Amino acid sequence: MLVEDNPRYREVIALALKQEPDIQLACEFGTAEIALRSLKDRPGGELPDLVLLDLHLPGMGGLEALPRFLGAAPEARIVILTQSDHEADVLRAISLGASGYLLKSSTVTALTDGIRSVMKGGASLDAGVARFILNTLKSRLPTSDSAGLLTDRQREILALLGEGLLKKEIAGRLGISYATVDEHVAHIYARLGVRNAPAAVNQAHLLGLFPHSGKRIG
Amino acid sequence: MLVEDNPRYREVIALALKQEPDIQLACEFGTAEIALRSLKDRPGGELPDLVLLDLHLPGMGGLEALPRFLGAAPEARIVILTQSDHEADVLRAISLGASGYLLKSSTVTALTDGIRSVMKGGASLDAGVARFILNTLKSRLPTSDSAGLLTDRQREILALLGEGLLKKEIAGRLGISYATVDEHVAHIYARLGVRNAPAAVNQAHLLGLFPHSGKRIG
DNA sequence: TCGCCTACCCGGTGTTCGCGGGGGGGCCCG
DNA sequence: CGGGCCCCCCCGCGAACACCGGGTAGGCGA
Repeated sequence: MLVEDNPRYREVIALALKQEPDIQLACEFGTAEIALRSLKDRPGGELPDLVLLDLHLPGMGGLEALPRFLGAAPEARIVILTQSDHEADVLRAISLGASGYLLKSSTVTALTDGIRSVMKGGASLDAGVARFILNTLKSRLPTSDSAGLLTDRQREILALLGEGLLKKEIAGRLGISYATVDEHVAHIYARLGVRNAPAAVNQAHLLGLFPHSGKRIG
Repeated sequence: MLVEDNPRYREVIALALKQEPDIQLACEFGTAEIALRSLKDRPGGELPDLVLLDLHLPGMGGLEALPRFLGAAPEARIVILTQSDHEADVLRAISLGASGYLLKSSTVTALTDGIRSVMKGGASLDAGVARFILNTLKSRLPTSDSAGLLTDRQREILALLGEGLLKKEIAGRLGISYATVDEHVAHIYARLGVRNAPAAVNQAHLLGLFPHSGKRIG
């Protein structure tokens, strides 16, 4: 299924996909609303295996429509196909369960190869998007290179601070005095260039210093 | 530069790359140690633009060698080329700064296209690896659209709190009284289920309440 | 060996925070 | 019409916070 508002570009894609013997373009729509209605109007009918979804659509946007497509066709894979390479769009699409993120500037073979990869259980990403995702994930992994910014003790205390513990409680848990915790916190502020605890936690998140309960290696 | 211990596979790759006019295979090595020594033995010489690195090598492993390559040639991109699709290897390679992760089962065109993408500033991932990375990142991103959890005013105040502003300063900037800010902050705590500002900022990050700045990937 | 830096430990002081009260007006909705 | 939520304002108190001081131990280059 193809959802794309620009008729010219939609035709280009449709023609390209029809050239491929192993890819069958079942239907194409100009807005998400119409596409979704077509899914609900065939209760026992066939559902698409894959949806090529534009983000910038008239009416309901692609990001808004994404979970509705997944709700109407839970087995379908959603591949974003858009001009927008805004980071927020990429992240939202991923968190909403997209299986791919391709840019309209990419070649037709990249699109068809991406579709085949996704149908084989993989994912397909534009190279620039993949770079951004790698950087994002890297910054959120515990072994970030910014680990040397704070000492182990300071990270430990900062994490407890983020949990909502008072400095007094941190002192009790670590078996040191309140004044010592205070000292560590002051050093944390200096390192991060902030002046109070909320800003320190914020900065730590922006720098990827929090492993976020980073147990899951998958 | 190609680092691969299996002579047969190394030859296959070398032959394939030599077919490409825009890709120049400068040198190839069987172990990471020899490759690294060759980099250090030419202080004024040319450094490789890209290193194709196997993971399971005799002697020093690829993951151990990766940061050393980056240290010796900081401008180089590192692309992992291995059989192993173990998730821990993928994550470690990413956190160490790899620009790509390809599997030996992929096609030659996937390899050459990946090299070109990486040299254009992108990243290159095998489809299965990309799927895993998407799932990993998704699990670390805000799950629910918790936009309705806080009001606009509350999010605004929470953001300023994260900037490090005191409540008194927030009151001044918003043109409202300190008591009002205090009231908003108390509501924020109640909504997020926390009891102080650092925990609120932390929780907001975990829930993805802080909008990422609209930067682009290019 | 001497300084110098850093991490880590501690006590005291003035300011801010968290929370308990008390109000008011605007909006939608049953 | 009352009841719900949101936004706005005010007061006071005890506890927590940010920053000041000083002190010990270890690594490192001059």
